[in-house]
Amino acid sequence: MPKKKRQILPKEQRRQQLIEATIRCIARDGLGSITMHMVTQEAGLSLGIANLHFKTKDNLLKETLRSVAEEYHGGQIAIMEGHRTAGLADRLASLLAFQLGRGVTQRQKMAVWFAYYGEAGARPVYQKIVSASDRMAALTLESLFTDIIEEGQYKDANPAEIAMGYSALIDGLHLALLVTPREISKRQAKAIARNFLHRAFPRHI
Amino acid sequence: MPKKKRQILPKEQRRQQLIEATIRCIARDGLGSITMHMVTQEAGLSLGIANLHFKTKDNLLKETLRSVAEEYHGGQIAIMEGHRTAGLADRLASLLAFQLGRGVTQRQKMAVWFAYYGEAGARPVYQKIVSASDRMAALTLESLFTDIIEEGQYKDANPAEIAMGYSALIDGLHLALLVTPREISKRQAKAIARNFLHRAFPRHI
DNA sequence: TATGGGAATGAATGATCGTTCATTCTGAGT
DNA sequence: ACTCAGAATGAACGATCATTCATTCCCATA
Repeated sequence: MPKKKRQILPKEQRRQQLIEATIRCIARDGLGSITMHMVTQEAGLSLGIANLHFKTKDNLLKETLRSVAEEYHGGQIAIMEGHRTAGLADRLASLLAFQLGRGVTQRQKMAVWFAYYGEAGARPVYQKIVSASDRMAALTLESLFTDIIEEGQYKDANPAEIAMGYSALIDGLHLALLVTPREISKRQAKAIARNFLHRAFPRHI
Repeated sequence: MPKKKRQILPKEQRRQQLIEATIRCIARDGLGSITMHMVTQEAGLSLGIANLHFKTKDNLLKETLRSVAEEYHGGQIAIMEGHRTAGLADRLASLLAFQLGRGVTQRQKMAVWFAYYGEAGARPVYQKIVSASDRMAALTLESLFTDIIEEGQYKDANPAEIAMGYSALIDGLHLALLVTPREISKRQAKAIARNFLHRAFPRHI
């Protein structure tokens, strides 16, 4: 076994390295049984390093959640706002592909996501971190649906309600993929979500 | 302060008492930071009692999950199978009322539910406990939908897919009610679920 | 009323884990 | 080549917590 050599790297890189190790540890062992020893070992670093870059374990966990939340909601918002050139139907399809695509439905990401949701009821800090980006994503989704309803002349369609329903459905599908992967495939999950959108906006998807 | 008197009670009653205390503690402090001291104190009993009735903390947590899962899925199955006399439309409405009604949407119950889901990715034992009753409930739901599809002559409707979608939607709504209660009311959640069912079975609800 | 089986107690134990900080080591700047 | 600011290390400490078990106490039974 080659002895690993100590290396000095910029702060930002070490922070990212530790956050990624934390994600892997949460996915493998759960948020409840994670230890600093695990995380730093997973990162290939020493115990004390965590104290250097994040003051406490609690802080490391908060920053990890923030990172995952921003990645998810950021990706979502980018699709909805970024491709202003693309048509509404295309944006809808891209959104669905993103939310149930390779990047997001990795066990690792979903496990982290729900590990935090599980503690959110008891830890307002987690709620706060998520709700910041969550609210923004919800508003963007609502605005996309508003445009679609106008373009498609869908009568009696309430964009806020459809957006809440759609978001809930996606969350529920992620949960099913995480907890009972043998009962549902990604293909089925996509079909179900597409069906929901099709019933709401039949002329767009 | 009146000194509490030691009392001897049947095993089953103590077990229930401890499980209920565990549920309250999980809802208040989270599955991650629960201690035996908390639970036994919440139950108004002594530390050692937990070892007497459940061998270990781990076992107490497993039994608590089993209890919550059975209460939820059991209630669901009772509605779908119990009222064989009632019409299909009534059963559908009862199911919805139960799943988003007072009993189930208490913060306490939902918090426990998602606390375990959060750890399920890393703890196969939890998955196993839930999937036992979950699978049964899913099959019963599917069979109800099959009957409704036949009665309503809904063409091209896949009962298994609609059942998975509906279950996911309900889970997602519970999650939203737990994590962002300010963004969604129980009334809205019911409307969203009802809408989903209405689009699938317009002549039944 | 007397008594034994076993339910209930909680101080003590040992293990685990977060955090600290004296020390070592690196590499950019001179 | 030399230097030193500060990045990185990990042994040690103290706090927390699950678990144990010797002891106390209740109450059904006789």
